[in-house]
Amino acid sequence: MLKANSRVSPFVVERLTKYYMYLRMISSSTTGQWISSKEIAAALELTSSTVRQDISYLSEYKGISKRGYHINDLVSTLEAVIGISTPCSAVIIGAGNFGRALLLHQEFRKQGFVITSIFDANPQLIGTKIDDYTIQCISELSAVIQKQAITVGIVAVPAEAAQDVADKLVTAGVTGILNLSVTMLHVPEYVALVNSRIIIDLMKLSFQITSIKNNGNNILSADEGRSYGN
Amino acid sequence: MLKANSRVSPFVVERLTKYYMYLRMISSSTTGQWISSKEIAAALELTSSTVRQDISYLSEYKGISKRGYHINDLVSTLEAVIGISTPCSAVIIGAGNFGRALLLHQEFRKQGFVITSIFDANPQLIGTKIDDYTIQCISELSAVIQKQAITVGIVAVPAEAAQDVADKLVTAGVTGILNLSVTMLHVPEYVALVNSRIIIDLMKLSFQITSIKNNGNNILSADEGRSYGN
DNA sequence: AAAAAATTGTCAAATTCTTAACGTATTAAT
DNA sequence: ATTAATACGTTAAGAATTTGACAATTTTTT
Repeated sequence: MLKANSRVSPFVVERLTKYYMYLRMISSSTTGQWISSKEIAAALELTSSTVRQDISYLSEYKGISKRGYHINDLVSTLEAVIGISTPCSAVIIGAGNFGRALLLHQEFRKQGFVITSIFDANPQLIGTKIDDYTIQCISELSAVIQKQAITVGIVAVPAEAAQDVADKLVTAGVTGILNLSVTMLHVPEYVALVNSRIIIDLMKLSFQITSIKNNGNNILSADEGRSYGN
Repeated sequence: MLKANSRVSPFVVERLTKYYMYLRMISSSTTGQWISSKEIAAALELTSSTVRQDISYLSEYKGISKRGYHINDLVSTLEAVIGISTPCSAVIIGAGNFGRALLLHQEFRKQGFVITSIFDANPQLIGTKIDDYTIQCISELSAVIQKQAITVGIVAVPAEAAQDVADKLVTAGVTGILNLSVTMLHVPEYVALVNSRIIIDLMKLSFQITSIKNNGNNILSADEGRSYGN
């Protein structure tokens, strides 16, 4: 999949997922079979050099001189590397507005994430339904994870409860956690953790707006598609 | 606010917002008035050196030897730098599950973001209510932004429509955009843009899980609180 | 068939980010 | 009052990431 004994930096991973999203998007609108590093770079505001080097981490895939990369082949390779091809079962903990929204988010299914259950601690919510899902009590979390071999837990509870939920998830045996709470979660090395916190993002936005207002220009290098040399 | 002619990297901004969140959290539970760079570092999985250097960007604030940083003062300084102190008016475009969830998300208000309206293009939704908000037609977006001097647009529409919405927002005069759609948005330099895409995060998670499965260990350096030298 | 053009993969230089180290300052202890 | 301990701010070294450059390769053109 990936080149042997290569440690991939989170930057590369982030960009590889973006290449995947972008390629999937353009592959539906038939613009042709091939794409060059230059074109990808232009679309995602990167340098072609970065794109080529990132793709070179994929040992199985090679581009072709003078043509570029075969879009569908590259998509398949990325799918395998990212692990999208094998559907992934997940549960949501926290049936607040956020948890509910995620539960109903169509994009999850499209990306191969199957959400099987939603849990909450509030007795008043337990037993009520959201769409086809019945909100379950958090005390059943471990049992459900083990019985159904759930691999991912999506933590959408208030900050105070988040670490406790994460501990339960780890003990029950999930291999990955998506943290949506405004806390730092501590998990063992062998569990994948991604923090996705919209509040932090809002603050970053606020910061940028403030600095644009004060300085007349954006004090930051661009948030994404960072290019250092200019 | 910030040291003169200092260009702050996005890494620093990200961490400053985390310091803010963390300090606000601990300031409620009264553990004392002071905190050291070492303590902050331990909580957020960083080195104390990084913490000190980040805080040194704040020209107005100085720590005190042998004590550390005064929690409340540091919070106030960060608040001013990030721009939290001046409440910020925002609109949400897209009344799907995601847009609705954000509209009802309490944390937004706590952080000083006031959401005034929600828009959608679907005629069936227009006029219906969510909580106290009536979903408005996207054709009124510009007028509302200008009349109410809205500064932030939160884009929660499908990928196809996202750039179009962003263009409308820019023309109408917002100074910042939070992009929740799965697209790369292009905006002028003078508009702040932060991408917050849960689907990308899910993919990163999937990638990590896959690499842990294949390699027996996490092929990635940690997602956050990255420490290079080990 | 040869020359020109385009594009990849790779290496190393340039750039940026992180961290250790150290001088300085403040508090506490003897 | 002196010494010890703690913790900041800053500098520079070390580590990681990005990017430019170029050889190699394939396609297109003459």
